[in-house]
Amino acid sequence: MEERKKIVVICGPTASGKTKLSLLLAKKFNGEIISADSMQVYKGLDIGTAKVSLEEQQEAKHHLVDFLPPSQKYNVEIFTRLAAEKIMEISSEEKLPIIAGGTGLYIESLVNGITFTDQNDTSEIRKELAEALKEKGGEYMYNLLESIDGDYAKNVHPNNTVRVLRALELYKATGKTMTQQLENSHPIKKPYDELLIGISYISRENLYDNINKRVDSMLSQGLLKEARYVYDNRNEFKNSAAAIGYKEFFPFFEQLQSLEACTEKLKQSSRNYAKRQLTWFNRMKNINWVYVDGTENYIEKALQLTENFVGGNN
RNA sequence: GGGAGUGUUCCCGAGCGGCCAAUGGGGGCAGACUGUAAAUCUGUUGUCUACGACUUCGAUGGUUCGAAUCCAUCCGCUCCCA
Repeated sequence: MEERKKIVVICGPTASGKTKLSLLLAKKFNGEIISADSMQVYKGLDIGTAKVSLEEQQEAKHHLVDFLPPSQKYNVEIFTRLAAEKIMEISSEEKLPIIAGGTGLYIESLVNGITFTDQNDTSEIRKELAEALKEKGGEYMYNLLESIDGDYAKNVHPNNTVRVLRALELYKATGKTMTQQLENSHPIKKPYDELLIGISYISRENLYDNINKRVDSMLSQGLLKEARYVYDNRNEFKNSAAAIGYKEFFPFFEQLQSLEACTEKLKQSSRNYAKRQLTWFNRMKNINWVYVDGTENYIEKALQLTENFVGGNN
């Protein structure tokens, strides 16, 4: 009987210090890092996504970072599949897989071993549904969902057309309702023996402060040039053009708003995003929270947690 | 110095005698989330010993049964003429 692989997961809001901590743990515990981030996968999008630098990548091996052209799709299904492979590889080399990232959906799906229903390319269906929405309105689409999957409809707000359409898309593409997907996606036994470490802040204000400062520093590193690149290719870069850090500058490129106004907007979006991430991670149980308080205590605590975890049985 | 305008709850901004603790947006806070997730969406937001009470709409004083809404004076800001 195969024993479950040990993995360490570092999660937390943007600008909380996940990269720094993951590098440290990787060095101390002979680990390799798997990024659980939906945007850092794209080549050429370095500054805005706060991707690990090449120097930092010298300190520890990184996976699922900087390997896709920005025009390519990336999603939970791809992530969980690739990440699971990487975990196997790393473990087989007697190394510790460290998952680090801020995309809650990706992390939770990976850790719980969620399986996604096979589906072919759904872009046509998605297009049709989008058109139907435009023509018949949100209420109509919501009623449609109610008729095929009332249970799921109850849990989705009618205004949330993205979720309504996806549920319809799943049904059209696979014949399965979202309710069925939700029921059948969990494995009998959880796939990993995991240690979840969440980075949070004693003071929300300090986190927001960090975010603001990081935006300024990104700008001085050349964020604008990168944003321009994304702007010029926005029709190709479907996913990445929606990333925080780029789309906020579009009004500037279109001469509709000042650079200052766009910069403020970016800081704002980043703060809002951080809050959403915290909401997600707060809901996940079993996260061991370490709190940044201006000292190095949180690092100590994270090291200790990991020490106990890897040192434990086996 | 003369003329026109303006001052609203954390911010912007409606309201122009009672239906106003005061539309809306932003922010804050809280929440949802199974193939777009750095996306998408929801709730809440004066105070309290809360189905009621209390204090708010630059300040003070009036008119009125009743004012954020009308009048007077004052203070601040904006614009125009000097």
